[in-house]
Amino acid sequence: MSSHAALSLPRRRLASVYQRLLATYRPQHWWPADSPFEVMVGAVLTQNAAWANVERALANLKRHRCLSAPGILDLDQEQLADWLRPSGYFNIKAGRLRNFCQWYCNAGGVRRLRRRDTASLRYQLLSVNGIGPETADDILLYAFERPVFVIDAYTRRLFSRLGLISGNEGYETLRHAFERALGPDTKVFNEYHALIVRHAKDVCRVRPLCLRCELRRYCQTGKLA
DNA sequence: TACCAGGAGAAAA
DNA sequence: TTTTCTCATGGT
Repeated sequence: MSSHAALSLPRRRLASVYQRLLATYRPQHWWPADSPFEVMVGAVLTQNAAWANVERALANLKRHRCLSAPGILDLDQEQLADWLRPSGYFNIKAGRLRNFCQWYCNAGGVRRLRRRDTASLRYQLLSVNGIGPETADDILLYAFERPVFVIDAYTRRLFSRLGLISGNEGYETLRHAFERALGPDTKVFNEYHALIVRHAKDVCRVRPLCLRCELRRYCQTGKLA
């Protein structure tokens, strides 16, 4: 029995927002990576960091042919941190990435991990120091293609401004609410989260107030763009 | 100069 | 149990 508070979200409204985002931005083809393992590394590095800076850190690992769990574990912490520097919090992230790679190797790699059910995989990911709910769900959705809805700051902001949530709900409360409302659809979860991020970047990076204006327009006219 | 970006964990209250 | 603090670079 889960302990999260129940929250009901309007299925049709969520579907409508999704369709409007999709019509505006087209499919995003997430996650931008060449392999499931690169997705996982990117998920750790993108914690509180701009993706462009994460790409630089990933490029450093690729350039030195170290974008693999054994490759990362073979590096000393100082070298790894130096290559992760562009993504910020490099000392913290070097430790987190090593923790994750240790777990990944112990678990037998992606093929063995794929055999596990989603709940146990999520539980194990969360047991790794440095993997929190959002990072775990990024990995489950984009690396393992499991129907898990990722809740991030953009999701909270968008749906609180649309008046569907307060924005202060717990992570699990929101995740379960979105999953119940949308149904267990990996493809939709993948695209929905990517579109939310795309929308937030598109509007907020240019001018923060635009998002509010646009959502007000959405509430009045039903049109996002 | 100040703020933000695809958070998480430890410490303090 | 909840809130606050810390980690840090790079772009706007």
